[in-house]
Amino acid sequence: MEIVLKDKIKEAVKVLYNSDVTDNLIQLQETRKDFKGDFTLVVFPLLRFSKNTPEQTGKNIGNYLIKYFPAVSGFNVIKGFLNLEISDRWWIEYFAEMSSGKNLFRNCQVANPEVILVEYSSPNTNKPLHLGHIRNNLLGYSLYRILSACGHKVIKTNIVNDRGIHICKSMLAWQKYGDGETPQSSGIKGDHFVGKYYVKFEKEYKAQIEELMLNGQSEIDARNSAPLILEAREMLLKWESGDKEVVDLWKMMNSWVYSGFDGTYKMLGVDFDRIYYESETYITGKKIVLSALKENILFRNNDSSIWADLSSEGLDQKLLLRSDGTAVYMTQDLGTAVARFEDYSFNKTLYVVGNEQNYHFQVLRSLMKKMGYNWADGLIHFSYGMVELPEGRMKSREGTIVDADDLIKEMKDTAREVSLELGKLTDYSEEEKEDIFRKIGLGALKYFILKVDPRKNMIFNPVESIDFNGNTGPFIQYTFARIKSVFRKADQMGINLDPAVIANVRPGIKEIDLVKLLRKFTDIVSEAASGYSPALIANYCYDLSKEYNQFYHDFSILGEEDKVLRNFRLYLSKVTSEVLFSGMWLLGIEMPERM
RNA sequence: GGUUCCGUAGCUCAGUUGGAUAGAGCAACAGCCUUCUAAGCUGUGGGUCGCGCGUUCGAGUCGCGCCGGAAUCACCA
Repeated sequence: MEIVLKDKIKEAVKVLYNSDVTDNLIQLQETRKDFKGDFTLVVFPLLRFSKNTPEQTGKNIGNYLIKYFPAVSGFNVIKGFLNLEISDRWWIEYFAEMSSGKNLFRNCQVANPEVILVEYSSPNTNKPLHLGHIRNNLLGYSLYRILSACGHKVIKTNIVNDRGIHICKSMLAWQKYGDGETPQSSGIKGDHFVGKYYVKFEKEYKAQIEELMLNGQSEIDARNSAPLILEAREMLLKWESGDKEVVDLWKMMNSWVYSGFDGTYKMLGVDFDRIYYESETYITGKKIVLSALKENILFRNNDSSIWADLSSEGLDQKLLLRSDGTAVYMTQDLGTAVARFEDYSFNKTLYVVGNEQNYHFQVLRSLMKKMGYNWADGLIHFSYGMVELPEGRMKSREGTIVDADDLIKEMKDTAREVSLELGKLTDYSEEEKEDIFRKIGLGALKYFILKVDPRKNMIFNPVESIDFNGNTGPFIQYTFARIKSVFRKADQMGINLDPAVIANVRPGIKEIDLVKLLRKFTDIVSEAASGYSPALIANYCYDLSKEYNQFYHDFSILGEEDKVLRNFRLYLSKVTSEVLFSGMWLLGIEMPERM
């Protein structure tokens, strides 16, 4: 509609003022609620062509449109704003189209689909997932859905940091203190099990440091000479040299962790098409660095470590291989990027990684371009903010880490409590109820996180916990469940939707508000895709739910005597439920039919 | 100190490419369940959009300078 209207306005300016105007001067927007009309033209930019007052210019354009464009049924001018009214007939036709189509995303398709890799999650294998990872996973998965919905070919990928000294710490502690205990024998989830030994290591290590310091060593010396850290380093060297015993242990403990992660991923409803392991990509990375060294893109220091000089790009020098020849984080990421490009020849890779690594990705891109990988322009750091507690960052030392599994369980429990307190779902089986509680609990968690602008740091208050009232996931789910209930009832009463009746109705103004909002869905999805912003969709779903709830209270739907009007309202309900379902689907949030 | 990001109601957050009187929720108070699900709806109170200058018909939005906060600047990942 906007596009046609814009063209007509351009035509009007051409005829009335004999001027060709560019698109950006035709500023068309939705009319604010307090004014009469559907679309508003801002006439200020056009004054230089009309050489007239804003009011008169608006009037002239309005009159022209009424005369030559039947969809416009009326207009009014307030200051420099021309409010145009679109005829009921046009609304109705649009609306019928919307309710008839199965695929609500068909109008969001991009002109040039791309191959996009979304890298997200990226866990270390020595600790269970926490709240920060939840934000990461939800954002990554939602980006996948949004971009796919708009026609891109999206590959979900995960890079597992399965290599390094931190893994060796857990391994060593298990060897020393584990006493043959396994996740199976202890009944502890694998990732938590391994994490337990990582904590054990840190505790014993700390005790050794303190003892050494009592004997007069400086803290730095004590850190580097404690027996445990020496053993861990030795283990890492053994691992790198392929020592069978160490590698087998490493494989076993990693497999425990992976089975634990799988459980968490499954609860969150996320998955991956392709998993990369740093234990593999660091080798590729090393090769790349060595060949770039030969081409004199990099330089070797006196101690034989290898560096990149990025000072001409406004960045620092960056280490790429240690003096002992081992790889660092950047080396691995180089290798991973190249391996992925060979696998998929992507247009873009979206790295869903916290904003603490902004510098790292700046360096990665500059470095790769310096090395001649032109496609490195497509490496995009989707930088999201930290999840903080009211008193600041989560700190493992202070035990303020919010564990992912604990939080998910808590959300489910709260959903159960709230539901039982309200006396709902009494006629459902235990199994069905649990499934609904899961959907609601996770809906609350996911929405809570996704509604916030990804770039911003956000605050999570574990004491107040996540609400189920107001601007929340359950509110949107509730709206959906209620619409479903209306249709169940309609079915019992033998009321069916009749598309033929639609065309005869003159909708009331309140209902038009709902239609306007529904109409925006396509634009919102497109905008969310181009701006990588799930939050846009989340907030839209809330606005729509709120609007529908008002509608629900203001009007009788099934009780309406006028069959035509009833049919129309049922239609509005139908489309609302479909839009809500699709919108929340893009966020990875499930919708219960009842709650 | 350099770089990047953030500052909107008591709290948590929205606010389209600059547009009309800056919006929700939570918290507080007052109403609404014989009526399609009250996880809801209606109303009241709450703001120098961190501060200042600039750009223009118009700035929460763009530019510059301050103030405040965060992240980062490792032979950690």
